[in-house]
Amino acid sequence: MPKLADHDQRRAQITSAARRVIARDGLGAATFQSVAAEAGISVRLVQYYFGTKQKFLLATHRAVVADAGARFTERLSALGADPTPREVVHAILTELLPTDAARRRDTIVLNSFHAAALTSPDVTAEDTMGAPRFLVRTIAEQLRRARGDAADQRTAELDAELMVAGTSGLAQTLLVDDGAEARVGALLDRLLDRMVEA
Amino acid sequence: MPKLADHDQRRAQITSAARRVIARDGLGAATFQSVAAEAGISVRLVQYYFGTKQKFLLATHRAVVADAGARFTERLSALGADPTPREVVHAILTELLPTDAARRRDTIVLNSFHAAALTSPDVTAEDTMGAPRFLVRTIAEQLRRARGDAADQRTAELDAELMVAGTSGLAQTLLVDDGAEARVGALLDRLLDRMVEA
DNA sequence: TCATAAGTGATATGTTCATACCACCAAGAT
DNA sequence: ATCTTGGTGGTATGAACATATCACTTATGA
Repeated sequence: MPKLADHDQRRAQITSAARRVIARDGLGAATFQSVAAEAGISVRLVQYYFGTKQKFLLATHRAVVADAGARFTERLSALGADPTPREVVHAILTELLPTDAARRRDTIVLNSFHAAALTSPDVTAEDTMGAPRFLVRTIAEQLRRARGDAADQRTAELDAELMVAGTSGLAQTLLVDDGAEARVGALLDRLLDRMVEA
Repeated sequence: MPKLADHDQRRAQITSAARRVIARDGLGAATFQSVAAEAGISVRLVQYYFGTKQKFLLATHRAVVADAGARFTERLSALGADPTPREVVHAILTELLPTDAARRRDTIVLNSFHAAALTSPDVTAEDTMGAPRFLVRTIAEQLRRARGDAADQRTAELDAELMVAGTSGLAQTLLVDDGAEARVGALLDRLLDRMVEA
């Protein structure tokens, strides 16, 4: 067969352009035309690689989730041997926060998809809740490790869910409130102080 | 001058239709045409009362915020005389949660606007952060009341911000995860247990 | 070498939308 | 009574969009 063109690389190039457009101008501004212009290619190419717009947007969403997942595993493996429960939880929660430009972009993009999923059956609850549920389980496990045998299973799970919810809420604040950046370190420390021990 | 037609009532009728459309089909589905159809009036009327689409959407946003504010004051005044700090904070936080159909609709609508505001300069940070900041201040005040003179001002403020962020995060979960409704009572109680006392 | 199909471009089509424009009605003022 | 203006409806216009179609190019395999 003819030609070469690495499909995966092409698709990544296009979804990256889409992510920039969505983060800058919103999900509604992500049209075939705007994304093609951002990527420096023709409209036809975007269609060629993704077909319909719905499939294209879903692929973009998956790309963001995959990147976030990769960052998580990298972050956790960088913790070194024998991390304390608090170190593990701290690593997980800070990874949820938009602390640099790339993470900020991805947070905005995921936020846009999350809002869109509420009013469209194209995205299932598993798409939006799968990752959070995994995080809650992981954190609950660390809490039980920190609290020892006296720990109540159910309570650890509730606390973990509260911590993820709180950090997600902080992420929203960081997106809007410029002054929040200075507070976020103290806020996270305080949350860990209150929550990690029994 | 001729005719009567209560403008405020008409505007409320139209923004109510817009809120239903946005909650059901998303912000992008809120067009002059869809809103006019939902309200049972002509497209021309929506234009007549609101002018451009931007002004129309801003008016819809303001209507949601005004309703939420009214619910807050009503809820707080229904607490009776001499409520405990925990009662006050509990009332504020439960009011943030989508616990019935109307609140769920408004939560989705506010969420849509919040996401849109991130990528458009039409909505200022004050529009989205004004209310949360007021809630944080109010809760911090209650925390100081609960903790007595030993309370650290700064810490109470941090804790209040964490509580609002956590509850907002829980609200997001409730919108997506059907099973969360059964947990939310225990989650809020646990959050108050952990946070209200020093 | 040349036929084939992947890859790429330009453009057409039909729809939906925001907004503008034109016409009409109804009621209060004169 | 009729003029005048707020209120209402229908429709036109031009832009943006998703999608489809036609045409061209190029590398590979026979």
